Amino acid sequence: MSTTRISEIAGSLGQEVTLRGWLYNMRSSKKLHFLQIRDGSGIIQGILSLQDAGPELFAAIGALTQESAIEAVGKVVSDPRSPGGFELHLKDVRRVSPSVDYPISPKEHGDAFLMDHRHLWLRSKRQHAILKIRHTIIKGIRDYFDEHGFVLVDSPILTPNACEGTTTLFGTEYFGQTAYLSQSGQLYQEAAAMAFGKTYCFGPTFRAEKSKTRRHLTEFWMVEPEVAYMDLEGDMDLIEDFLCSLVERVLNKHERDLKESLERDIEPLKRVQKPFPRMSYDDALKMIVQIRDATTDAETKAALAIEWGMDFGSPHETELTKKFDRPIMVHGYPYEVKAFYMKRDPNNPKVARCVDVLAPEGYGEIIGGGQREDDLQILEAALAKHELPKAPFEWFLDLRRYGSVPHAGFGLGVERTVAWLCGLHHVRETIPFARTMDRLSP
RNA sequence: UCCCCAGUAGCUCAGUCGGCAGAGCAGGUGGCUGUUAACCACCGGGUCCGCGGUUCGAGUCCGUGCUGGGGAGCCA
Repeated sequence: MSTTRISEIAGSLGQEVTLRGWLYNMRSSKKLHFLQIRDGSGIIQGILSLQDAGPELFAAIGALTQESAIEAVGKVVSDPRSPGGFELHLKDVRRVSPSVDYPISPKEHGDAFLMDHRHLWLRSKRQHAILKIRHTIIKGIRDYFDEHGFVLVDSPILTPNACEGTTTLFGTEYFGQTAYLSQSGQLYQEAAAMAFGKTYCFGPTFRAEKSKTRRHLTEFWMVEPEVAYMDLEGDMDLIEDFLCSLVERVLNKHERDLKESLERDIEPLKRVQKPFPRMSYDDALKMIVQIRDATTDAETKAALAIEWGMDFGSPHETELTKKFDRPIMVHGYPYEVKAFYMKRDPNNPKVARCVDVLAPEGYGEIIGGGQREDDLQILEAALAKHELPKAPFEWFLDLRRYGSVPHAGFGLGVERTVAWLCGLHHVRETIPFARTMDRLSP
């Protein structure tokens, strides 16, 4: 028996089709049943009258419960009264298997309850829209780099040491020694870029920080491109072009999902066009000080306290991005607060040739990147300054011993990007099964 | 690690000054021929997060613990 997918139902207008799916919801009166049927590709309304069905079938269908697996046979008709424009005049509905006391009702639920039932929550319209957009973003990322001459060179997930030596890592037993789950594939991409010129890795990343905020997950996906013979300016050009292509792709493919399922205002997304504002840390700092001086709210004033040499915190970034209608690129942070591999600016040794991209509408940092230190002596000094052992980084230093060239790259957080484009409050909805400090299941 | 908020029916929540435990939804029964989170009537449903304290009396006040949420730091 051939099955029709709801997403392709328009092609079967006027014909009798068989759908295989689940009962999403049902409304009934004495002589009419309205079944909302979903099959994973979409939702369609099926209608059945007592007159057409006869009392036996009519009663059997009336007894179906939410999320029962069903096989429905009916004629596809166009009807403006039906959500979606099409509906199915049902001839027969067979129950494939029952669903008793389905926990997620069509009414509202709390976040914790829904996260406990994440395996079922995935069936809802809103989660469908989000995860389909996530899929588009992931495909968009791969297509962009594949079409621009990059080679996919995956970095390992099990690593022997702290890549950056800063954040907290998950450790695991590894045949008598300790291995750590990767917090970044970047160091390995530097080796890959010296071999292939332009490379990227794309995979899960792990951070054991006790961060309980709407922007943090302990397991998240990151894409990390790296390019040989590219400097900071080239890096920013790449970032700009790449982000614009992602936004455009999502707008083209998901305008309805964004507007209808997610109630996302897409006007701010349409403004994401080149060029993005580029500003130095110094200029950003001046703006923050101006904002701080102009504010009358004592709490905001205190949160914005800063002086040269300090890294920006979330409150600083949030206030800064409010002044712009597109992503901004802040470059040249103080050398001391950045990771050891960042290139020290030869013209201004107090700053690093790095860049952070801050998304608009309060979504904050979605990209961190920059030019890498290609000078052996400066890199050795940086390792010492950060009190990192030299031995585990010998292979990394080799890259500076055998044909070192300027190179740059960045890391984009997929979940923060999905949250931004979908206009979500929390990143936990942007990944099928979120891992946070307090959640390891389902 | 620190700061703030919350925990009452399967779910979302209300509960006044400390005085009989409540509503909507979900579930069950009945009604309704175009419903849009359908609607109407009736019914069943409680370890008020745990422990201790104050009180004639605690969902309510105090202490403490646990769990969840938000934020800081850190970061994508």
